Amino acid sequence: MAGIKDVADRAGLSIATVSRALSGKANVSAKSRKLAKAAAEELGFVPSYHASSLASGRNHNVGLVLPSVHRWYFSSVLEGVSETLLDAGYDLTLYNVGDQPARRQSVLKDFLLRKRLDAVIAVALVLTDDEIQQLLAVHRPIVGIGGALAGASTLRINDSGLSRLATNHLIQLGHTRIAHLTGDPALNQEFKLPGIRQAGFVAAMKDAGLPVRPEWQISADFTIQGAYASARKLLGLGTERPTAVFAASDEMAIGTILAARDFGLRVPEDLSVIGMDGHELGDVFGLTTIDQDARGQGALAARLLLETLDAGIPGDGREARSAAPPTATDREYPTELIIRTSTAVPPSALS
Amino acid sequence: MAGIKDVADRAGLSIATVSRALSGKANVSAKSRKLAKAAAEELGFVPSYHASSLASGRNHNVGLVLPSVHRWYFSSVLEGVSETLLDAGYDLTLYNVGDQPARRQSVLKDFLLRKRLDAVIAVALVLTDDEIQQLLAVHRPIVGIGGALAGASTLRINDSGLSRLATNHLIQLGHTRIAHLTGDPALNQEFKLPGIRQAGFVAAMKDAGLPVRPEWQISADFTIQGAYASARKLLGLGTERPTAVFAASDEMAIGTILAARDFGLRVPEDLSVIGMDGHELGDVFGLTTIDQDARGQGALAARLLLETLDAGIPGDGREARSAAPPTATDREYPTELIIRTSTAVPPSALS
DNA sequence: CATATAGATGGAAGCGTTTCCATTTGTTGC
DNA sequence: GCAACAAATGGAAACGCTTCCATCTATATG
Repeated sequence: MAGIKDVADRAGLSIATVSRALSGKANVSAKSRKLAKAAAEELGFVPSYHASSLASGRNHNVGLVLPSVHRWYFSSVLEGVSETLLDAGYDLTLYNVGDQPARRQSVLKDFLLRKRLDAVIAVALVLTDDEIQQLLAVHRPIVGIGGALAGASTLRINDSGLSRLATNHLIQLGHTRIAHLTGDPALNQEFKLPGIRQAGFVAAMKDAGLPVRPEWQISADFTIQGAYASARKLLGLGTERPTAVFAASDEMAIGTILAARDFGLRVPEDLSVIGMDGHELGDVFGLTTIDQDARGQGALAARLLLETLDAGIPGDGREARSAAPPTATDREYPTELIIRTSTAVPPSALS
Repeated sequence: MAGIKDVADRAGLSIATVSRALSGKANVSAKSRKLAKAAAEELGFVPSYHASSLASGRNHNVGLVLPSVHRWYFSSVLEGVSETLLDAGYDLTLYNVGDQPARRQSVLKDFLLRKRLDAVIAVALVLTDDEIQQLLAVHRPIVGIGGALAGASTLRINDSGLSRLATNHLIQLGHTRIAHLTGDPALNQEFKLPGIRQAGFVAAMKDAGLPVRPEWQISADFTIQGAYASARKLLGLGTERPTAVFAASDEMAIGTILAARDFGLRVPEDLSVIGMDGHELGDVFGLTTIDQDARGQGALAARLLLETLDAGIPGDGREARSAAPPTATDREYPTELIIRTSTAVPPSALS
């Protein structure tokens, strides 16, 4: 209700001085600052977000675009981003676009471009060059997590290499009959991840001279329940059974373990399972996995963005456009192979 | 880059007409509207969010305050809210306050009050009267989901009654040795939920003349892994074992089932388990539960809010303040008892 | 054909800040 | 005690829209 004018009157100062005092700018005497703060406090003054953004060109607001909020990876990233942003005094605008291309379109077009965001973090989203250019044209830094964004900064793990690592772990244990549980082909359109991980698996198998059986390459929707259903089919095949499964996510690995248990298969004695993620439930299932600290990734992405912003990019072009073009860095986030008890030598090696 | 002025020039119209044309207002000839739209399209004009909000007092932005984004219930609500808002052309600002009171304070004070939100949805958050008053003072509708918000509209399930229902389901099956897995006492401070559900359990037991054993009232943090650990302690007690467990959430029920399996207990033959939520994983575990459709709750809350907003509340007081005070309705969301295979008659009844 | 009426249009006044710039006040050195 | 300079201050111009209000243009009515 109270505007800055009221505060100025009450403090016996000008609007300009009050504005400077409250936003912590220089060139304000200690006395005036105290006066202004006191008056603002008494009146319960809270600066209007829109007015200040309009005038300063700074939003203190970062957009986060996600394909889902339910799956572990995404909610973890969200958590990391959210915490970092909140602590820095930034708002987080969430665009949960789901897997519907239509929604994704409208988000990009109608929402992101409206100059209301200082920056955008896109998770596992494959944007077209055009889309990226549009965003960059509005002078908004973008960072992509786990997705390939040509022209924008990205933060990701070495999906292909880590898939090889996981597969090799199984191979080194002596497994030869290894199945791979990957993401749904449908998901592959917008998010190329599943394909990349699968490629890593295939490469590792080839390198080891092991056969890649088509019927042992199954897919699911990245959820526990989806993987459970798929794994039942795999393990229920009348024919020969794999001795190990590499699942493209921990959730799918857990679904596999549950399916195995239901079939009376012991993990790891009868079936080894390795996942990829670092899901909190991994402990309960003794799941061997590759921890990618999704939450940390989110936090780091947010921090990088904030640094860029603090360096003085934003504005609507009023600030001296920094001569340096927005250097699009591509960082690899560190991961860790966590060996628990879901992987062991294959049964044949025992008997 | 292009402003409305540029569009007006290009279309050969006035700024005022262009504004009306683009925002779909009345009193614009079809011809002018077409002209304006074409010019806007050609110039790639996107109205400035802040300028339009500042001028109109309308934000098209709803805030959502959550204690967590990881737990099923909250991410489900988030999903529902997000989808509804996105479809309506509203932005969603997410405040994931976690369980730290400090963060919660700052969110309420520094963020919510800055006139940048048209409305606020608070999930499972217990706000003090003071806090609610502050929010209402800024003329922002609030709706609370699953929390008691005196003065604000709320949407919730009958936690106490449903706990009785769940407990009675077990009692009717013939169970007398029933344990209850509730939320951590720490959580109870900010979110009273666990206590309410526990009270329902106790009441049902009392009504049936059954003993409520303190050592069978255990707690966990609402996660699968947390409940798994707690349930192991419960089931590992050297003494007598309960024949049924009522968990205050599906995630905790699943943790209990996993613990039971690890102990060689069959569900439901040796141990019946009932949860509460409607978690997607329920199917995999054959979990009997009370489905509360969290996603639907989120969607409904958002829809209610949008209706209120469309009815013309917002503005900064420039619109005729509707004579009717913001009627604080208190709705009960419908639920459904889903009986799967995790509950059955107790073992004693069989032998 | 003149007049009343509804619809379309444009000028201009906000919306509530931030920040530029000119001015005033206070400080330091000689 | 005065010049020279830095720090503090206030006036006013943006920021980019929405919307009130007055004006103008068609259409319908007598």
